[in-house]
Amino acid sequence: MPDHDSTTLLTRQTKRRRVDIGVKRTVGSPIFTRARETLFDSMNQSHGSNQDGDCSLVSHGHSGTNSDGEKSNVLRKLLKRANSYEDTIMPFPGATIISQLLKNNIGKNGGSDSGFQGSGALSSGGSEIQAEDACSNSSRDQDSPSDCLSPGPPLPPSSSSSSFGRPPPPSNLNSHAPPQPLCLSSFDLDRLSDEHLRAKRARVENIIRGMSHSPLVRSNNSTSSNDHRGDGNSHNTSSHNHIRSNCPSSLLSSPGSRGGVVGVGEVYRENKRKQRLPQQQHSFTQLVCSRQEQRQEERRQLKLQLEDMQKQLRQLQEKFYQIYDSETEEEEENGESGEVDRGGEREEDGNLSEDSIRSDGLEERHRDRGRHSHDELSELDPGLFLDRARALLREQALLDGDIEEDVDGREEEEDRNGERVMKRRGEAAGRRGGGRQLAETLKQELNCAVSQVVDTVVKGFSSPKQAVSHHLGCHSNTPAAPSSSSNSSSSCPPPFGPLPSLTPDSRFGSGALALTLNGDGSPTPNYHSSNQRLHCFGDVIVPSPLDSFSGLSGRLSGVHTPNDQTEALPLVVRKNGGGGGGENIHPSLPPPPPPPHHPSLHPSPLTASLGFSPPSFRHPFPLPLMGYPFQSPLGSHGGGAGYPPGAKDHHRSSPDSMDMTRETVSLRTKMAALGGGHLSHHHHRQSSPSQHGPEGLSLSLIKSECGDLQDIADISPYSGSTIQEGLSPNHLKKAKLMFFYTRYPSSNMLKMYFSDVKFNRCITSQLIKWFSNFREFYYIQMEKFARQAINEGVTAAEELSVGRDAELFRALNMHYNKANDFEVPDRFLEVAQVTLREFFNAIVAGKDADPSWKKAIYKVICKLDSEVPEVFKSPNCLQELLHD
DNA sequence: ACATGACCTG
DNA sequence: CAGGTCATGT
Repeated sequence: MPDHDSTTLLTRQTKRRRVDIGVKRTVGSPIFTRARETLFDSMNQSHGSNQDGDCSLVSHGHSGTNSDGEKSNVLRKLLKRANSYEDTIMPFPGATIISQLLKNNIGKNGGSDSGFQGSGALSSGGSEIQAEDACSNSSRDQDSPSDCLSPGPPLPPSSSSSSFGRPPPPSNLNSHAPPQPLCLSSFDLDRLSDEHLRAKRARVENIIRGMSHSPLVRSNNSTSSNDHRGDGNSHNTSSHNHIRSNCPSSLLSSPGSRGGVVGVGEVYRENKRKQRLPQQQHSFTQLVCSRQEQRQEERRQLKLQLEDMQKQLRQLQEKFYQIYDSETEEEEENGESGEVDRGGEREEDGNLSEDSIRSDGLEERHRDRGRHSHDELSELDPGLFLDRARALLREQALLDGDIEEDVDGREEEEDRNGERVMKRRGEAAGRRGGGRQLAETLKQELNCAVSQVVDTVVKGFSSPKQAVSHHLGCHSNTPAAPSSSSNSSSSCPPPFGPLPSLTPDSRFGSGALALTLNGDGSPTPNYHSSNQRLHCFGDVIVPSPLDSFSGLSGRLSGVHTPNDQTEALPLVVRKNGGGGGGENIHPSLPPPPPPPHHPSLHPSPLTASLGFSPPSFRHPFPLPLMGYPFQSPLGSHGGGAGYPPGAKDHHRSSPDSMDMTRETVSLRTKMAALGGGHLSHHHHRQSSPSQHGPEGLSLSLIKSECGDLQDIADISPYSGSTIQEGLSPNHLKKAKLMFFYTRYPSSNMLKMYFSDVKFNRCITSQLIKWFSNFREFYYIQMEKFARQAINEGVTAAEELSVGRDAELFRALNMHYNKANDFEVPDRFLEVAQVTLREFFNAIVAGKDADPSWKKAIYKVICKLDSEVPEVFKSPNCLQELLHD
């Protein structure tokens, strides 16, 4: 050996002693190795991984969508649909309801309501188009361009951005940015009121915005959005684009106003198209037929629902009417004059264009007649509904808040909106100070009603959604009939419905070591989230793609293990047999539930009930895909597969999402996410969850299918994308969490639990490498703490215990569960304690003199692996896990 | 040959 | 955490 400094020498020597589990690595020539006598170096802290390094920027900053967003989205779709596709539905209930409501309000308020056009965010597809045009066209407005593009209006008062944490979506901006404070009578007064107004507006805007962000949108484009978000602004912009992209109807015609953005939009479209093509190829005539049928049914149901809701709304409206009617009339007279004054000013806002375009006609009418009856509903465009609704909300907000002060402020707003008429309302409101409470009450009621309606619609929709093809859903989809028979799942399990909750406890048995792992018990982990998001993609009617998928895949893998290994996978097998069955050396640790690995062998009814569908079911055509659960766009969502765009909610929240810096990975992931959705859907559909054929047959099929799947993935860029080709930060995180259960996962296991990844040698080895690194850190810590304990005078291993507050545990938790958003299973603590004691004993016994002294410990530890909860088989598991 | 894990290094 | 090397097992 060359003489290097002693340190290096030591390390080298140390190196020699290989300690493989189960196999004694010849420690090179004993001569060399023996140098290692003092293993202190083994402690090399150098290894201390600095995992901290992981900090990637991938912020999936998708608008945190909330249920509201979804609802709104659905509503939008419905409305849109009314226009474009299914004309048959023309008298769309929803539309009428809203329109009526709005009209009524308008009328009450003085019929000047036309002014509201709120922000494009809400705008329905149709309106958006107009909005776009407006932006581009609104040459007259100096501000208009800025409105479209930039969040903040140039003018000082334009604190719009300030009022909101982030800049509102372009369209919204318009409304916000009061380009110029109205220089009406009292300038100062205006300013004061202005602030209040802004605050209120901000609130309203937020609400609207929230509504505007629909999960679907996210899911669709989320991936791409991430990619695009280069600039800080992109956040809003991207969301906006998404919306547009979703609605084919809205041609992204935003030529002038948003330079770069436009390009982005186009990109999205392209992606969409690409995605579609493959789907279409796969589409089956059957599906088409069933789809249509479903649509009709869906329509009916929706209609019914809407009607109900309509009734409710009407009642509310009635109240509203009664209350304000008298006032409004009076106000109108007064207001009229005011309106005229401001007429010119309204242009200031870019929004004007939008509103003016679509609503002008209506508004004018309203103005003329003052407030009118709701009769005109028919005239309203569906696109307007949302705007109107928004306006209504805003109005209400205003009312409830500072009716008094706002008179001026309102005027401003109205002007911005381009509706002078609105003024009246403001005035009226001002007068009504007394009625404030009433207004509040009404507001609340209305909100509730609206939300209810939305919910109802969503619910109705949700089921259909699954069935609905991506195209349909996005574009003109007819609502898939909720009942649609085709999807057993679709109709019944409301996606939103309560999931079989896997509470952390259930998942990971807290108390008993042995039991903990059985967590599988929770049958179908909640895939709901994934489902919800996914439907958008699915072209075909897909009930719940991921759920079944993920669940199935896991099981399948277990069952078909041999089969599954198509290409590279087969590599690792070692662990299965040994680990699972292994007799536990340590009595203290009950043997982990062995069942997992070969579930297929013992297909129990239970499994079926749980939702495992035998592979056989799925394999109808798209089978190949089935092998891999596609990562939901969300995915990684947290999840799962890369946080795919969709899931973004979590992503943001979870610190880890940012971990990976490698863009390549993330990009790939994203790409995958985009493509991924549809295929999975296809499968799903076919696989009826409940029914099951003979499993035996399926095995071979599955195997072949898996192979096909991979092939397909390779071949078709888009379809292939469904399965991620790379590992995302989420996967890493997931792997770390899995480490709490298994220190020595087999390649098969990895394949099962990372079913959303397209496995190949690289991936497999990378995953294995990850775990290898995890182990490395784990053992280093163990040795370190064991020695530390010895140094501290601990004499008996029994004195060592690893609790959640132990230094050792904290170190480990910090490494594998940095965010500490995962409840580490007790089992892990047990294992850690055993490990620590093993090290302690070994060191105390002087075994560390043996180069391969760790080998024995490894052997022991590798048998302590426990089954990883089923939840981890879900591509979205991260989200699900972390949510809890 | 291939696959895997430990160990080391950057 | 990725790469590389080494040793080992199949």
